Amino acid sequence: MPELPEVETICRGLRPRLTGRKLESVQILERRLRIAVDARLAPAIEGRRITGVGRRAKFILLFLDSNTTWIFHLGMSGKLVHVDPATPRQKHDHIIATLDSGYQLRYHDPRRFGLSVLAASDAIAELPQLARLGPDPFDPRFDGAYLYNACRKSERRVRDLLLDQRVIAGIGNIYANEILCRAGVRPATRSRRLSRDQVERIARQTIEVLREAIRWCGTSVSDYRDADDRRGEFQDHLRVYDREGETCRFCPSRIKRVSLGNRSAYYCPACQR
DNA sequence: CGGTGGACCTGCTGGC
DNA sequence: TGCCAGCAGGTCCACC
Repeated sequence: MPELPEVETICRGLRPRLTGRKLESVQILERRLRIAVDARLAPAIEGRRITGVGRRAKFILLFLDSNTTWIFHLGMSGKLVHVDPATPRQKHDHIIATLDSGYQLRYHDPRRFGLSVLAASDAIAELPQLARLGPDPFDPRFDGAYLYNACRKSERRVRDLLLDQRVIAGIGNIYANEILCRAGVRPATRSRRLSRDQVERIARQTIEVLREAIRWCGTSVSDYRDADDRRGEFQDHLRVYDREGETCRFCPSRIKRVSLGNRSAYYCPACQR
């Protein structure tokens, strides 16, 4: 589900509601996530105060006042919402934290592909899940020259290269397809064969599309919701993703869908060459 | 090392 | 109406 713009939107919603709040109690209702939730997680953070909310790629970081950071990844179907405790509990609510504001933070994840772990705040980057991430798209290290170098070293299709979190961190299948559409490049193109000019366009559009999607509070094609359980609006601006058979917004062609590996790729056969 | 395909889960949709 | 196949926004691991 959530790619960088969705996770950023959630963080922006949580920040003013969580910063400065104390975790009165933490209940783990289901430990079987992608990585089993440590039984010692709740006692380790109960009574601690949240000093800030951050994001790295698709990871949500809740900084606590004990040199501890509480880290979430939402996988495909995760939500992290700030709700009134009277809100009926949902099936697949796996973690519930009650704050000294009286509100609750609830982690909900039907497919359980997400994770929730603790790390020492001064050693977050060493966590196995974070250690191998490449730069975020907004990191000054990410630019056309960086991406061109990565493209030349790989035999993969460019859609798959954009999904590789070690190359760029934060892009998922929706935005990989949208970026390539705007850059005028077909998703199945081998990254090695791209011209410098094409790669420059991809790098520029990466930043542009993600910025725009954040402005629209993310994409809700089905179940993505922000920290207040509201939908995003970028689905109304998608040019190719999930639009198989529909008319291109810029020419009379119909959007095509192909399977690359096990995942769908979408493109306009006329606008993308 | 690099690339690919399947596994991990639940839920929804569309075709018959 | 019911059933089943196929698909879903992510990552990881075994295998070549």
